[in-house]
Amino acid sequence: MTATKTEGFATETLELAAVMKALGHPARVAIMQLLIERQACVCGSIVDALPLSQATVSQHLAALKEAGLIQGNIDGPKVCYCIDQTNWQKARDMVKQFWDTNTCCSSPC
Amino acid sequence: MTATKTEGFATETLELAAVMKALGHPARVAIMQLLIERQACVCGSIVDALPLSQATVSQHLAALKEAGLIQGNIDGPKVCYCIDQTNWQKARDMVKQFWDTNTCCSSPC
DNA sequence: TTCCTTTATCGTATAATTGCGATATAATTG
DNA sequence: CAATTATATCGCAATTATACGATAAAGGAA
Repeated sequence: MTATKTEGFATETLELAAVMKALGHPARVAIMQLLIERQACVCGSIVDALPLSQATVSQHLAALKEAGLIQGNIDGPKVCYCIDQTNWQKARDMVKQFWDTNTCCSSPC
Repeated sequence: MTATKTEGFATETLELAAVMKALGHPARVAIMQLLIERQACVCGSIVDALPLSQATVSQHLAALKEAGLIQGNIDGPKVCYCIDQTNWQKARDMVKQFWDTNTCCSSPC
């Protein structure tokens, strides 16, 4: 111990948790909001938009890339980031199903 | 340092990240899935359904409660948990807006 | 080539998370 | 009251996350 235990959980559960975890930090949410708004964005502009150092932003970008939510394309000395549409829609579907499978309305306890 | 920096982020960003973080663990996703399916559930049943110890499950329940996503009602010696409908719908709306404000379709990088 | 710009990675310090046994707390039962 | 059941909390160890300065790597410009 003590890393997160994964045995005994459904694949669907693990995948959803992984997406949520990747988005469970203000910097990473802000990066996604920026990429949604601007479609694509060079790393330096992302750094400028966040209240964190270049090194820290680079780490968060790596985390989002590792989770498959964004892509980075090298453009000369710069790197242009954008949303990975395929995985982003996949995540959207998972999240949608999670919230829409609804208990609906009553608070039974 | 080094706790998460919160200054310089929009309230909306912080709130969304907080929800995502609360759901960023397989056990907590599994608990929510269980509560969605069964409407309400006694703590002991949740413990039985997860591959974790009673102490650990209790911690995860406390985290979800702290995030406002669930409520616990004392029922004799037992505690009955259910989803906090108000905050759950609020979270749903935030998430919906996040994913639906869409870049749509093209991968520009 | 040398210098500058841009980004990633390294090293490190600190904090938070995860997990569980042990124990405390509270209600119920006999 | 004593014993049992059900949860929460404590204490601890191990792991992971966060943040940033310093440095490396890679490309473009002079």
